[in-house]
Amino acid sequence: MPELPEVEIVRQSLLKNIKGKKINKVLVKNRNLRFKLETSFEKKLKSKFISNIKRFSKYLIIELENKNFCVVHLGMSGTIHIIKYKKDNLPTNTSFYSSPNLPKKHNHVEFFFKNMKLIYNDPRRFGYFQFFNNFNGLKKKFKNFGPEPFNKKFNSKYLINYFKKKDKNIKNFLLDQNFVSGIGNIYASEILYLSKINPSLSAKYLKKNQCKNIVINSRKILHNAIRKGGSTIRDFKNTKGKQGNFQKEFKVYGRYKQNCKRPSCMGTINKITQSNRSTFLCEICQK
DNA sequence: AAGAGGCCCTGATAGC
DNA sequence: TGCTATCAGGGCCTCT
Repeated sequence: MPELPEVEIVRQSLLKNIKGKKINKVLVKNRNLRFKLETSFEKKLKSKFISNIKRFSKYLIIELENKNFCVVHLGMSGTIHIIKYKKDNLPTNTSFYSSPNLPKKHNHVEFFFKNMKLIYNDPRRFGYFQFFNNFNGLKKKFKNFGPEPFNKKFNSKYLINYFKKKDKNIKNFLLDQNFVSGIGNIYASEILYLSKINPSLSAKYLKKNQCKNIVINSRKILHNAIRKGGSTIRDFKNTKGKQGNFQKEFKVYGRYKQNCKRPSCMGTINKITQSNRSTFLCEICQK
């Protein structure tokens, strides 16, 4: 579900809410996430202060005191919710990603703080938590990951070099986390649409200019998504409880059989399958 | 060794 | 109404 921008938005929200707070207690209701949660997990986090919340790619990194780290991956359906307690009132509910109200089912992990609790909900359980007691462990986890699109290393030279002698379509490269980190199935389609590149094109045939466009448009799209997500999150908090999901407006993703959004184009959006995942494109614009 | 596909899991929706 | 099939935004693992 969540790609880099969505995880970044969760990070920003967590930063405001739980940075500097002490985890009084951890309650695991279901250990069977993507990777089984170790039985010592609760003990390792209990009584720890949260010093910072960072992010790499689609992963949240909760920094704890003494160089301890808790990595959270939301998988496809993971959401994080904060319940704030008010002394004289009912708890108020703040949800950080995609669901306006706290779901009743699949609340697998809870962190308790003084005046609030954090809840990890994940129906499909593709997400997971991972604890590291030093920085090296964390570094090792991400050592094979490609640069994020925002990274200077992600430039046209890098792309051209990487694509040499590789026979894989460009869409699958954008999903390949070893090549670039943080892009998922939605933004891959969006980036290629904006770049006017056909997703099925074997990457080795990309011209320098096309590589440049991919770099520029990856950054543009992810930045925009973060900006928009940020503002809807604020709206959502203000409207509490009201249906205030992310208003995601995609140019191609999910727009099968609808008109191409380019004013000059008479094309219709098509949906194809690449490595068992759907790709949306305009075959007129994306040659 | 690169690349394709299966699979982990639940829920929503479509079609009969 | 209830069944079955299909699909979903991730990524690890296996096989060729």
